Amino acid sequence: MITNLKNIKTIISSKGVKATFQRIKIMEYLLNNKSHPTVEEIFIALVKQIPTLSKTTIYNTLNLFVEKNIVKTLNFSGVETRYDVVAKSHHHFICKRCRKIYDVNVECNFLCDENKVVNGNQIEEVTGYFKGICKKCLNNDKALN
Amino acid sequence: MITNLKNIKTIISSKGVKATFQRIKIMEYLLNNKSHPTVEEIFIALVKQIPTLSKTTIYNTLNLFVEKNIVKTLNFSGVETRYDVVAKSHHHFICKRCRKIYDVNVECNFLCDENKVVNGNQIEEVTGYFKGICKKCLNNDKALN
DNA sequence: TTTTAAATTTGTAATCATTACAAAGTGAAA
DNA sequence: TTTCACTTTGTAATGATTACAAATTTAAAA
Ligand SMILES: [Mn+2]
Ligand SMILES: [Mn+2]
Ligand SMILES: [Zn+2]
Ligand SMILES: [Zn+2]
Repeated sequence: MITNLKNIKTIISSKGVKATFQRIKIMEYLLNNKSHPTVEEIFIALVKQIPTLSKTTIYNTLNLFVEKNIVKTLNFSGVETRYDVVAKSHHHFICKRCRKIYDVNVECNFLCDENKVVNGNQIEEVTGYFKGICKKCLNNDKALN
Repeated sequence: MITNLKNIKTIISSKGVKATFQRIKIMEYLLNNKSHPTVEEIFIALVKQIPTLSKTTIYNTLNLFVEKNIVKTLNFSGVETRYDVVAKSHHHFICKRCRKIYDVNVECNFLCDENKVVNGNQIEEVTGYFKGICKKCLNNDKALN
């Protein structure tokens, strides 16, 4: 996926959102940092380039993107919300040790329940939250033995 | 499942937690109200019986229960945390209209990844979050047509 | 039973993510 | 240029959760 200016503008404006400078920069950050960043992380990164940037703008923009189905939110622990550009449906793994969040691309058969009716309830969206210890932390454990 | 006093005490103390009056009442509430209540809801219900009850005690108790693996938390939207007594592994459906949370008991094959290693990451716990419109709200829609 | 120490509960203050709101800025149409 | 809608910004407010210390309860020791 090439995240050049033209593509970013297209992603934003195709959903009927005006591609302003701040919105482009926020989307660019999300596309280049698939680490499911928080508002704080996005702010710290972008305020270096845009010293006048307001954190409120990031909240406004992300809320707008969510509303327009351009990004999705992740809520792991009840602390900061994390953001993910809408893409191929996938799930998430959080490491209990280092708190890093990884994409999980294993096929889950409940995915096929999206847009279906189960128990009379119409399902529009399914997200799997996996918790455990990540590869890197497991290896660190081994190194200590 | 019979939620008499003896059973409640057993649930709590079998995990090495002292079964105090407040803890018993909180656990009793969770067992009798499988609606995934918030701290606020638990407080409003219990303060009628226990006028001296502090909201901090509910936070303390639930955090302890989570730590001891007696209850699990649900974080749907980044607002209030919701609580669920640990039981047979199941998933959750939230209605975008009425915000009610339902248990989802359909078998999901990613469930079998619990306690397995996927992509080098050790998975200990999996929760599925389903979003959509619930049966009741769908029926309300029909009634309006 | 009294004494004592540890655990628990409580109330209040602090923290922190997020939202509300109004003022200032921007840009395009009239 | 004037106007108007939209966007951005800064600050104040909100609300869930935690920190902390005082008060209370519990259980063991004497
Ligand atoms: Mn992702
Ligand atoms: Mn449940
Ligand atoms: Zn890790
Ligand atoms: Zn509903």
